[in-house]
Amino acid sequence: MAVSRARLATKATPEDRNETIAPLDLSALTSIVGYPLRRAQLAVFDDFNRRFAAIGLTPAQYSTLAAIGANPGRKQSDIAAALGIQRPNFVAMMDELERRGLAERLQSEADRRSRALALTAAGRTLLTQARRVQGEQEKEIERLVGRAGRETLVQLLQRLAELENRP
Amino acid sequence: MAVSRARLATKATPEDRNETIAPLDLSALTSIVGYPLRRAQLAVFDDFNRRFAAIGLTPAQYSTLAAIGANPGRKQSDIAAALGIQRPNFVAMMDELERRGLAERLQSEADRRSRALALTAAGRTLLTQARRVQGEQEKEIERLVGRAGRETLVQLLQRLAELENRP
DNA sequence: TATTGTTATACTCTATAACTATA
DNA sequence: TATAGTTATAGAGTATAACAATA
Repeated sequence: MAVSRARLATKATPEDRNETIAPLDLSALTSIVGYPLRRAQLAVFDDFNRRFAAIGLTPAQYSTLAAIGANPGRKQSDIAAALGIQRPNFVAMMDELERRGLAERLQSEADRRSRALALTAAGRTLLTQARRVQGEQEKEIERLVGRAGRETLVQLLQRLAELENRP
Repeated sequence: MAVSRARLATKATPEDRNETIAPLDLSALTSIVGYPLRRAQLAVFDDFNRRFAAIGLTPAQYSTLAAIGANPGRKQSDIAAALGIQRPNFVAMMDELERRGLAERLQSEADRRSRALALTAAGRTLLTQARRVQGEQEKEIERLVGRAGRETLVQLLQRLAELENRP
């Protein structure tokens, strides 16, 4: 019943031919923060994308929905700035969320130039669902680094992000 | 002598007019790993780019030089794979490093299809210099998260990167 | 037949300048 | 004169298909 992994593989790998693939020495890179930071970020985002493929949300879309949900009525440029997204690039983001009926740009009474962002009922429902999916990723991360490790990680990363304020 | 910061600014900010800018609530995002991970990665790479502007190396170029330097004679596709770079995209990378006289593609005796990569003398010199610049970034990171914090961070990030092996 | 390096290409992200309507 | 949203656009980075040379 069970088929060997080698037989399932479409191509013969060096391992299949009993050839040794000498691993590269990347110790000069893995010991500094930047390299594993980038690799970890890519891995977590890839994992996120796999988990959110069915629900159809990118990391940027998830963070946008979460930001609007927690700060309804704030103007578009404030949400964009808080997320570190350039205003011009945030237009297409909102176009898409609005097209899908998840968020809306309301008329601001105070200043007719600006748009007050808010989630629709569908957007709030999807955000609730998305939080559950995200929670599963967080649990998987806890399995990898431990409960305390996850919290330490968040703290250290938040402090690292302060580098951006030091030009 | 000293000019006030407000006078140096080109544009009047809300602070200049004593307007309060209510900060957004992003606690739902900052408490999960993915968000600060991405922000920290961007901050560290931006800092890297500022430090390496004079020397003219991107993070990807630095990691490529380091990988070739520690593994001379390895074929192009092995170096690319180890760095997580697609083979087609690595061609332009090597073209540029070769054009600048930092690395070279040598004829492999064993297999005439493959190219054995190596650093030139100039490449080794630049890599030595680059390591010093990178070391300064690492010290700045230690100032932010502490000596033990930096090491903990590297360990946690390396374990996080294992997510990539779990489809 | 499979692998190595390569070309071509497309798609996503990101950054900047400039327009419009409002203030 | 400045700001909010927008348009247009250009540059990275990344992913895939296909080809020639070689195994």
